[in-house]
Amino acid sequence: MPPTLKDVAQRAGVSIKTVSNVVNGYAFITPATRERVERAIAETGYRPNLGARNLRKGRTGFIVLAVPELDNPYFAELTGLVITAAHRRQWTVLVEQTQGSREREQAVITSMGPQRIDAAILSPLAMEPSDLERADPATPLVLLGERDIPGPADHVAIDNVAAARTVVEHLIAIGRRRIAVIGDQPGKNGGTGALRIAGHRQALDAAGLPHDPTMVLPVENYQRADGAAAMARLLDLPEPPDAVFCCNDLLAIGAMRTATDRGISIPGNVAIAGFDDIAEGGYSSPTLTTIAPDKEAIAEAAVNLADKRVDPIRGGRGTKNVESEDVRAPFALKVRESTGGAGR
Amino acid sequence: MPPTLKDVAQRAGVSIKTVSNVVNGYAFITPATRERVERAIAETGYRPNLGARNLRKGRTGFIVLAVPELDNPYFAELTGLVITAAHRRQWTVLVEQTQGSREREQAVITSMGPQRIDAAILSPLAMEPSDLERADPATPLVLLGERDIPGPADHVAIDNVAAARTVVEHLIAIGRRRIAVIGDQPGKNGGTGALRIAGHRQALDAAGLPHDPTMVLPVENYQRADGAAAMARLLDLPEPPDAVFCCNDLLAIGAMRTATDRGISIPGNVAIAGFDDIAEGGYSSPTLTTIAPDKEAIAEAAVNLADKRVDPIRGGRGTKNVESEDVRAPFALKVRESTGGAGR
DNA sequence: ATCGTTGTCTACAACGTTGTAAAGGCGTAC
DNA sequence: GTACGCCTTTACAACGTTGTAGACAACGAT
Repeated sequence: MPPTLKDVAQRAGVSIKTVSNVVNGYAFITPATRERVERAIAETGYRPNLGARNLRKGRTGFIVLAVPELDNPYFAELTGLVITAAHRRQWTVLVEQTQGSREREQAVITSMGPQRIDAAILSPLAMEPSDLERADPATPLVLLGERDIPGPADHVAIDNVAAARTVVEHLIAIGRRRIAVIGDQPGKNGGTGALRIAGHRQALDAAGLPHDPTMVLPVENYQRADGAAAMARLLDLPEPPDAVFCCNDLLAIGAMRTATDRGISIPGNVAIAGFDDIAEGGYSSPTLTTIAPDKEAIAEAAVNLADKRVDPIRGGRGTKNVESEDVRAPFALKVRESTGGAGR
Repeated sequence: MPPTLKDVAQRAGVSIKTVSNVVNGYAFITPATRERVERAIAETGYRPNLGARNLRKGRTGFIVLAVPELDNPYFAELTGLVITAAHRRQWTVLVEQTQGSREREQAVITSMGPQRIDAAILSPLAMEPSDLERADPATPLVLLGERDIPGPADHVAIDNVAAARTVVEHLIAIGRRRIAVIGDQPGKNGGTGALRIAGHRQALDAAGLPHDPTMVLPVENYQRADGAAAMARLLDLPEPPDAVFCCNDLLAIGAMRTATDRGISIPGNVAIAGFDDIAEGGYSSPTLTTIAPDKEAIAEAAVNLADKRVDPIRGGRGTKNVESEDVRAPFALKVRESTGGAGR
């Protein structure tokens, strides 16, 4: 049985509360007492029982981070950064995987199973705006990725439309004219995919290029296999594209694989660009041009927002002010071999 | 403020304990009472406060999973599986990243920061056997990956030596004779790397091939960049290898990249094999031959062992029986293009 | 009618912590 | 010498839950 305040108090010959005061850095304690207590703490190996502390304080010290799945390197990397950022603020992260299921996303915002948490950071995939209304208003919610979801949730995202436009402008700049896009998700409107496709469209329009619906490829998921399959369809067209913008890096990796399999040269015959800047793209053959969202900034902002919302006053748990915040994280275009850039 | 047992009790006109009994499925309750309580629960939206429950029960319901870092897809995938397995047993996983630092690994086994947890699953990298002695004996510990670490910890791993031998035998079977290995970690003896290198040696010996120390390449870490650098050194040798076994897939990806950069054909000039079966290797160019550990089995076994060790009797937290267990998970060789296998 | 027995429910204490309020010690000013 | 104030420490209650032990009714058996 681990030592408690009581054990330490006994050993130091003081009251429980005094030990508590020492532990919590209360100001008015004589050096002599403090020293005695600290020695007793060291001797017993005491460490506070966070469960009890949080019960008393009405906070749990946990935030939940819900991502579609850790298999996706983008989310894996992001999760790592969120954990690190949360640690700096003395928070512990519970990682949930929603598998992109609307049901599981809902479970997260309607108070996370039976678990009590102080805040939730959710990267929604399937969620519809209406789901948000059912969210537990007492638990601050931070949504990752833009969606036109009104309501009491904060948002952190890069400007997806602008970022997508930037990549496609780059493809145009290197002389491509038939620029396809992989990653449409019919049925899911307002999602990240839709924004990136809008960016593609904007760039084409700005350059006066025609907009060909057969160049907009829908996919079931954003996995390598989906990209590979979509690319196959593109290459089977009578007039295949000379560039492909994939809505994420995994799709691009799959697309590149299909091209390579068919002996199509990248970027010679077709240039390919992705989105997310996962580490994999820095070592693929060819290396992958991509949009690099500032993941660190995203993680930091998400945790920061959650932090700000958690009201430290007992009983007043909940969103601090009604105004919800939108944070725009920066992004950068990384030109690599797949669009004619330098090696590594 | 969320509703508590008290609120429900008041509404249902029964005692707090009766509500508790209903919630916990206590047997002797009249249908009428049960129905009344259940309605009150539904009306108030009551959900148990796990913090309080666990305080009372002396268990937290948390297990910590400590991996070097989530950037590494192997650990990301494994983490996902552990989370899923833990969920099935009503456990919540706290994910920690040790960054391969001995200090942080120690922090995990000596009771996880200030956090109380019921068990720990650790994937050690830097840890030395002596560190284990300082582990909190009350917290069951499951180590992932074999190391000759005696003591009260359970182990889950595949047979690394046999697996490595299997890959290298495969390289020999396709006619290679100068088979290098990337992934030695001088200084870290007993680690996973050492075992895989031993497997390499065994295969060479069994085939009567000479053992050339210049063909055993040390690396700082197991990242893509390390593999790339090591491969460069190999290709600079007067007599470069005709095959390279990399101790993990990331190293192999890096190695392949270097070879491709130099116009060396894979597997024509040099065959390359990895270890871990990360998804990336199924889409790289060429696709990567690798050892596929049964990650699901590993995750399941790890959670299962932790589960078994947690003594449900209050105050008796701790390892249930002194005998520590060793679980061997299965593995399989996946032959792909990088050693002359079929495409995908 | 009385006595157990069985089934159903409840009062109380405890888990380890912290907020509140107040008690005690000591020095200073009158 | 008394009153006051300050600094330091403490007792107590409370957070929401469950284990223990016992209360209370209803019932059948004696």
